[in-house]
Amino acid sequence: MSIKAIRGTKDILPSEVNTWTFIENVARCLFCQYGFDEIRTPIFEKTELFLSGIGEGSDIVQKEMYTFEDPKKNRITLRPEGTAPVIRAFLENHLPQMGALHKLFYLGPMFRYERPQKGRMRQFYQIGAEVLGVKAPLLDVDMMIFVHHFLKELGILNVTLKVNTLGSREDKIAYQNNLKDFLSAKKTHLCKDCQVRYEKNVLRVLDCSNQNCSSIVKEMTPLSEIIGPERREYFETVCLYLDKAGVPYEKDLYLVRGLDYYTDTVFEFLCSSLGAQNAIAAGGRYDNLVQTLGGKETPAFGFACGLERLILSLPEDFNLSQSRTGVYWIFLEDKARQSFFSRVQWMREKGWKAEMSYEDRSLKSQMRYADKNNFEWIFIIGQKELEEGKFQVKNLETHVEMDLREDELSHWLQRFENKDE
RNA sequence: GUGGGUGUAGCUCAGUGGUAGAGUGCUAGAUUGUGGCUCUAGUUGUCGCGGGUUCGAACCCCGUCACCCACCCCA
Repeated sequence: MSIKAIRGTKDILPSEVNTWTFIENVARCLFCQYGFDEIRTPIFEKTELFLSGIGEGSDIVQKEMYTFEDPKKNRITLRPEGTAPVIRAFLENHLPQMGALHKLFYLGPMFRYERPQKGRMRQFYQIGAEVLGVKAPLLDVDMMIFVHHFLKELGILNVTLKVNTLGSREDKIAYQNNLKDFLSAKKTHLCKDCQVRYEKNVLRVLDCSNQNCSSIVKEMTPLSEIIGPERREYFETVCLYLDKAGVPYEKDLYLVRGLDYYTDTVFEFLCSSLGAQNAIAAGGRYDNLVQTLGGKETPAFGFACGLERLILSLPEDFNLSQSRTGVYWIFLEDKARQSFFSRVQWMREKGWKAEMSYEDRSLKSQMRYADKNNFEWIFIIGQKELEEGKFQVKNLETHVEMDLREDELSHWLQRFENKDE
């Protein structure tokens, strides 16, 4: 096979797809409990949406976007994240006029041109949510409670929640300038990467893993301590609610997020079993983005979880138990097939899972197939049964065998109907 | 974009210059009509690709591609 899947993409095979749908179903179910509605946006958008939405200085825009021209020369980008498209859809479809509070969730593939590694793909899947129209500490906390609940539901327990506040946009800009002034004298002592960060995005120097850099940065008062009293109080209330909710967390005064639009509360759930890409879910408040994208000033809070990373973090013993269901019809000769294949369809229309042997193969191999595919029952029809006008029925779980006349079939189905739901 | 590791059967891997291997899977059989466990047999190869060295290369050398891990960044 010479044509292979594109670097950083992968097939989700039948053997793993159950895990995916399981996680998706848990998410949908919880979102419903928390009062969220689903929104689906296109997977590509005009490039400019992401330029103004994510910020031109961000790494995503600088080097990670799949951008191309369509035949009419429009600049198009495969969505690298879900927030900007959701806001675009929110504004374009006049949702602000439909009420003050909007709780939306989405689920689907995102695209970033990065070097693949553990927990990082070029096409990857996110489950995310955005709440528009509310600025309240309790909402911020409710979103973290949601993620905490979601992870717990999936059995992912070895997680750490880190929270911080970035203050208002003005606080952030003022602090960026302070930081630049502060670092300008010590610039030569910073690592090579940080010297680039100094020019491009100073805030990122804060969470540099280089020890030298972090010790330099620690001499400077953290952003969260110089922001206005109103914002500080807001953040303290967030922490208070987290305490009361019993959600364990750590304040990380140097936590900075990579997307430019965040203000005030930001958070990250880290998972210890993930490797280097250990952020399993992250998000925060972005009170200026709606306005940036042409709407009225609207407070907003959002987060996203990486589905591949959720799957990597699933407990070792995670196992979707599949119970046996349905009937596999084994026809041992063509005459049996001709007489009874329509009965298979008849069962399906009554809501049963039913399959049949399409061609003559040994009984043994057909039973293996039925067993491997988790059927609960097999019906065997061969020469003997045709002559005697009945089927042989076997339960693959209990090994019980019995005979069944065709006129008893309806009654038999009724008896076991509930088992197949 | 940078660094390290790995490419051999469908899968997991052994094999360091002399005939291409194991386990697992798959197929069939072990009372010619009864699954899982066991046993037996069969089955699959461009040894990533291209070049070079050699009487001879899966193995050594050069190049290249892919995958994995890490840096960067992010979910």
